[in-house]
Amino acid sequence: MSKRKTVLVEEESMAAVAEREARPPVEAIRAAAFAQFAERGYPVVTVRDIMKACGLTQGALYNHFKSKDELLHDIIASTQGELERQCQQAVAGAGGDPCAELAAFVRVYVIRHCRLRIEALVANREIGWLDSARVADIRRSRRAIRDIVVTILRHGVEKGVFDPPRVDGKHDLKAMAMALLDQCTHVSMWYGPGGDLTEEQMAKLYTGMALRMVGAAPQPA
Amino acid sequence: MSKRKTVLVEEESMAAVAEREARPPVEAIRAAAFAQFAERGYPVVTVRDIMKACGLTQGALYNHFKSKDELLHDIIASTQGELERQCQQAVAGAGGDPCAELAAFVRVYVIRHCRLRIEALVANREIGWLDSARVADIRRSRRAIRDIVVTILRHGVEKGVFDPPRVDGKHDLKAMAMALLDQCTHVSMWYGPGGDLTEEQMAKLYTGMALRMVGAAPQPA
DNA sequence: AAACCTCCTGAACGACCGTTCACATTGGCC
DNA sequence: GGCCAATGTGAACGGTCGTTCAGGAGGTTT
Repeated sequence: MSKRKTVLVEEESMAAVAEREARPPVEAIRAAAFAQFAERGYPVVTVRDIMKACGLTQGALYNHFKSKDELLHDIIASTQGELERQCQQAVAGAGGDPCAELAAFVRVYVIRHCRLRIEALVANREIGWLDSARVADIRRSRRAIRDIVVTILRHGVEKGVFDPPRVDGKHDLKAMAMALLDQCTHVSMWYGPGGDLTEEQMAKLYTGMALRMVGAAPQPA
Repeated sequence: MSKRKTVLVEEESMAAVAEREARPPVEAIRAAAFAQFAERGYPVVTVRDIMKACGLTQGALYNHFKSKDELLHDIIASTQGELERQCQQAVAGAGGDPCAELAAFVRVYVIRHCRLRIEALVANREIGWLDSARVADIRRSRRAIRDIVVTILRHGVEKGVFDPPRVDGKHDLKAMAMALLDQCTHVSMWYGPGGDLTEEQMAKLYTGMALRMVGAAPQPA
């Protein structure tokens, strides 16, 4: 039977077999599902597709996950959780200076979204397919990240280090935080390692833009 | 028969009937499809759903569109085309000064993405479902818009009006244009008219951020 | 050796998909 | 009146979907 399979399944059998033997099937399934969701989108990837990609049949999925939906949530939640953790850590390590905090945040956030752009793309694009119960904790984590940025901005303004644009005499730090996060997040939609800039250069560029956006004193570049 | 329908179909029949009688069915279909794609996403909205929403049955779709795919393309392409036209027009009317051009561009782009956020959301989120032949002209239009921004930035730098951040001594105007467009585009993902800012205030805020990003001389706010 | 547990198989289920088609129904035009 | 083109109907087609389940294979415990 396994002989028949190694004959019939052609181009991806090496990878599939390697994956199955290197790690427990739960992780092989996660990895295969992730790759296919990224490439083709959750609703058009079938359970059969996912399982075939890791050398199993449809039914085996349900030994490891309750449903296709839970599988997607599992993938997104783990990415999101680590993103939040990394953001907190970056800011905490910056020593309280708003400029340093903002720079550290943007740097970590951009580099992560360059390096793990596929993960970010899936998390952002496929989240809408989760049922409302499962989507709640993801949204909470996103709000938490946004609030980290808002806090940095507010401290900066209070200390007089930042001087962000006003509309009708007032700031809107929440909207600015959204704008900043939007531009950093969507790096994952177009950045490619073969392009003009390295991850490091992307981080520098985006840090520079962020500091200018908030009206920080010019940094030595 | 029509009597039976007005009795059976309950909560949306008023809207459906109003739409069917106010405009030709092609437009009613377009509108219904658009609304459902926006709310639930192209692949899970069925032809039956769309046609029921405008008081017809599945088969009637194919009197007006060749396929579900063509219907989606029709919706996205018309939005995209008008966006491109509006952007060109805004820049052309700014009189050649890079600051004014950038401000006019961002203003038009942001206000449009606040006001027609659902259209933008559909165009951005669902484009991936189009087959490759139909997606080509949409991508072309997006590149054209990006190049408008790149051109503004280049002129500004050449004239010494802009001083954007450098990485390793060099600009990357394409990456900056992407960052700027990303942040403006994704306003459509979170802006709501009930929020803290009006469209006009959003435009001011984003114009301010854009001018700072590129290192333009501070404007009187 | 027998019992047991974990994991996988692959047929089967009921539902729904996009699309087609033979057949009304309508309204203008000769 | 008869004719035609446009448009809608709803059954039907071939296919695929997520999920279930009876059964088999292999390893560990008793």
